Amino acid sequence: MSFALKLMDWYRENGRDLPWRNTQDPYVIWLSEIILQQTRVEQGMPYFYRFLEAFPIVTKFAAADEEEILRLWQGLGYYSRARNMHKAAKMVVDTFDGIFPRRYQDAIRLPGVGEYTAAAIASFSSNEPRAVVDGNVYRVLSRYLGVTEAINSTKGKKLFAELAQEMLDPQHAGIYNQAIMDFGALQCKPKKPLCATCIFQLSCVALRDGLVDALPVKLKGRASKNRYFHYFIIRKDDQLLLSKRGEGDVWTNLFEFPLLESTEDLSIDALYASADFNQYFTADVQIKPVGEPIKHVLSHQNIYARFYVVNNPNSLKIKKTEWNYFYFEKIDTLAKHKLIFSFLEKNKQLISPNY
DNA sequence: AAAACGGGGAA
DNA sequence: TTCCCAGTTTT
Repeated sequence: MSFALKLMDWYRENGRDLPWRNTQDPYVIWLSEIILQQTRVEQGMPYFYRFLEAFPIVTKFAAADEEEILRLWQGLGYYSRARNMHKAAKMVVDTFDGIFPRRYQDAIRLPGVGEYTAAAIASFSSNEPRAVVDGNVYRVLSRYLGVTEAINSTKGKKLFAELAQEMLDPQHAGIYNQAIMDFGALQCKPKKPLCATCIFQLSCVALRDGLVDALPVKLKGRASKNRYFHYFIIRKDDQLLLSKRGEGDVWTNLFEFPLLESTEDLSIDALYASADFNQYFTADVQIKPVGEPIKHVLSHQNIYARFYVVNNPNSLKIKKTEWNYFYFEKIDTLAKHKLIFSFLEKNKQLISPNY
């Protein structure tokens, strides 16, 4: 029996029952697929329900404010996904007449929809024969076929895309795609794959050649950079000064406190003495550390954050357009990144008894 | 061809 | 610590 048929048999017995599998609605599939990009099923699940409830149809999504979408997305990471979803929803309304596209060639035009997601939408919604290539597929195919080409090289990506398309059962594209991803997630796992109970024991090249732990091959990325953030908590009665981050860095359009960044860790005295600090504040300003310093790890940088309470809002010398005061109740509704909302969760009371 | 882009869970 | 997750976009 062929690889595809055995795989689909395995899936009928062992596949997961996931909520987005009970629909052929391309909008609902799109919602789930964007949420699941580089995200574990368990982590994405609550967000899927949250978004489906807030925006049951694409026109509702398109009509929402970006603020509301980012707030719902808060904590999931890779926030460009949320911003692109909003653009995509508007494009569906404007360009596709409000009908969410099912065809690969249409879906891939949407911002945030790449080859994987377009293949998922097309195959799950209408069985269009497009093979998905995600992390699971790379792993399963590299092991089963014994492919040692790096999965994150340009050459490797092209090769695996071709192999995936060859292995696909074009008559059952949707089920096949679900099956190979579940097989990768549940059986052919990254660590300690379940080869002892695997249906492909006799045909898997990696198992035959003792390469299971060596595959897939992946080129190392670059080392993370260290950044040092000094956040200033500036309170005027029951309002705090918040800053909306701009483009070109992490956390685009999310709120945080006014910030000074340094390339090295700074003592509080060094901070007082720095040129940047003296551009922000008058000479008589006093700041006091509040809460614990936080090390926040991103995929490509380590951020060391310290927080300081500023004694008097009038000691702030400058005013940036991205800075605004917000009441405590309003702040709770704004989209903040993890570093900020976890700080607030812990230290609200230290900022003001009223908060 | 690389680098940027989050956050969390598992070993 | 390291790896990697139903990847895409920008440089």
